[in-house]
Amino acid sequence: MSSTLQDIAEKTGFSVSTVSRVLHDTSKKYTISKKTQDKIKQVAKECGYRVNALARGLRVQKTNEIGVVVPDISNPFFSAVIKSLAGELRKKGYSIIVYDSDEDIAIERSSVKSLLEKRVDGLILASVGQDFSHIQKIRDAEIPLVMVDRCFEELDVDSISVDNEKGSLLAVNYLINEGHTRIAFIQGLPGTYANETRLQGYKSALQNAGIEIDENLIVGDDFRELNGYLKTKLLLKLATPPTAIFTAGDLIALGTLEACRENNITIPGDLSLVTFDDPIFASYLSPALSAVEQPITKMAEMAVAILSRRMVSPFDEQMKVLLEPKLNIRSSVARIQQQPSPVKIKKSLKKV
Amino acid sequence: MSSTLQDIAEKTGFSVSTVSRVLHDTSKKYTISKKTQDKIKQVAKECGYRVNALARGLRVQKTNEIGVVVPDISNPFFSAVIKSLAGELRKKGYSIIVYDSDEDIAIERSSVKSLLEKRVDGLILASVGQDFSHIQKIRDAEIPLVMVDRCFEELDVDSISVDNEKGSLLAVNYLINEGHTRIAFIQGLPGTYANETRLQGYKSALQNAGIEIDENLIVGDDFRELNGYLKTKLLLKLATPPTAIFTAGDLIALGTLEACRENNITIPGDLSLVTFDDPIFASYLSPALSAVEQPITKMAEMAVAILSRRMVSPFDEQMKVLLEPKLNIRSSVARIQQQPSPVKIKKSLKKV
DNA sequence: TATTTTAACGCAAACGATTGCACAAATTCC
DNA sequence: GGAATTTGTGCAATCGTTTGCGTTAAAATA
Repeated sequence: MSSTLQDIAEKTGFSVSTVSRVLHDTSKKYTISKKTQDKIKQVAKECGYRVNALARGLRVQKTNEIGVVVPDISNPFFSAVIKSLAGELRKKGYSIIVYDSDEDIAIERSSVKSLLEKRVDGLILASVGQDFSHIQKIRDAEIPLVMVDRCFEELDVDSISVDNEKGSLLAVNYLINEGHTRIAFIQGLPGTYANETRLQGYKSALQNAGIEIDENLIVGDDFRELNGYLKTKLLLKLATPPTAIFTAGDLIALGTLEACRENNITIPGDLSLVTFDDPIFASYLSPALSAVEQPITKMAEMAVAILSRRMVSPFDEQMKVLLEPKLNIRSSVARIQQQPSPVKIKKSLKKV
Repeated sequence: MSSTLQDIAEKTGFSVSTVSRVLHDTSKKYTISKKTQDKIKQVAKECGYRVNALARGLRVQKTNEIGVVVPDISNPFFSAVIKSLAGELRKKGYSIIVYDSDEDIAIERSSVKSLLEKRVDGLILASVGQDFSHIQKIRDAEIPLVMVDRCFEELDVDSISVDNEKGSLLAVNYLINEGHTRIAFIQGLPGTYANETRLQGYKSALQNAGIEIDENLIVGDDFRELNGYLKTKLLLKLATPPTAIFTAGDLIALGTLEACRENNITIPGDLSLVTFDDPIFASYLSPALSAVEQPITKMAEMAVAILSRRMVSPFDEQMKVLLEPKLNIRSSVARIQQQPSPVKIKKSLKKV
């Protein structure tokens, strides 16, 4: 029984303009008598008047909505990001429309399309990231955009993420320092920014230490649990299995734990494990998981700040922000003896 | 550079009506020549035409949006619910607008207000739940609503949740069968449906077993981790501490684990633990956590089904659906000896 | 008293789509 | 060959707000 300004106008005998002005606090500018105001307000309350945001948005060309799309909302990392974003944006009077692309580029594309049609005032995008033709459309539509976590280096858009490469370096260097040389990497979705940069960090760490990269130890194809499970099973079947695994995401690590349990592999006794992402439950796992933590709250805050800046000055230079990762050492990796291994260790290189 | 129907009309020389019809597939009904269609479509593409959902929504009185508000999006339970909801609704052509009320009734209220203003086609609400004046407004606005997880029994609205009482019964009965009699309950936010029903189940289980209820063992005030942590610390300081703890939510259980670790309490050796909610990581915790699982996917599916039904027949009788919980027994509870305790066990009562 | 201000409000044009109805021209039917 | 259909398109109202610009009547000023 939603009533309109028109209804109130008829019931009170005033014009739609007047009603609009008292009901939305523009009455200061137009001086409307106290008596009129009271009457209109009262009738409005009686009728349960509620402004129609569609009509308003259409008229003022602003919706106060920000579109958010993430690859997997049930991933603790992204749900934490969304929570922070929502809180931060609420302070500024924005609400968020959330889409879950389910790591599917087609869904992501249609989500973005839908958001643009809805005329959101801005977009925060954690892209699946294997393609960016649709991103270009956002730019063409001239709506403010910031990419989080998953970025495109080639693209001229604002973005913010953790320094993935550095995070991987931290993790893998740690493993190396504990004596590991056969270190496997279970990656996430290939072709995505997060994955490629993490992979790069893994490779760099090995190279810096003079450890040859064994392509058989680089496996995996998405950020889900099942991937971790399957690839761990495979790794354990290798002639000379790895002594440590570094996983590209928290869900993958969970899969690895499952596989190890099934195979009666104890961590860190038989196998060491470090993961990217540090979900809330990492320290309660068995064993407590060493993990690379991302500054999620900060990431969300800055994303909103960058977006705000972009909204006021559309043509400023682009920003690409990298946040510092942090390695939280717990008890999932064991120090091992330097055993003679088939892998040549060119320690000398390091000193050169 | 967003162009409108008007723009296309001018550029092609046809009327706005015709343009609208070819661009939105109503051309079957109105038979527009192939030549005209092609021309319009081409110009539309060149101009990067994108329908304005605000204008459309205003005109057709439908937005294809469903509002969703949850108390804590970073809670694994709710993020899983949202993910399922989003997927289910996407199939039907709806997108979702998500609000996180942060367990704050004021935020919830303003979220609902905002959603109604946006003219969503339906509302799915996991209410904080201590008050429901704003819910009444939704009913007045005559927009379809279904409540999930947190319901109001007093209120005449569709709702769906797990059978909380039964879930608690399952958990506590299990503890009792393992020989526990001093069982603490760390509850969530008092006054909420989920909490009260779970508490009720806890009490019933004890009563059925003839175990006296000790109010000192019922503690806690919200569903967050910190609550579990603090209350566990307190429980452990009791003259005769409980031998088992049942927590009302997964995050609470995490807090309990933390407290136990700090106090060098081993689970299940020194203390048994069961929790409501069975997050993805429960089985990987140390120890693997016994937990009451909610059928999340089913809950989301049914919520959408109920909402759909309500959208087509607004005046059907209300439905209140309870889903079956399931107890997943893992290794966080120990069987204990029936030791002489200060609590009287009136086993005989059971047989009466 | 004539003139300027001010207070209190109304008109009407957007915003961008949808859609029932009308209508001319071209076909088909008898 | 005239009537009845069909085909292809346009008119204009409508959805609910916002807002620049008028327009009165009363009050203030000269």
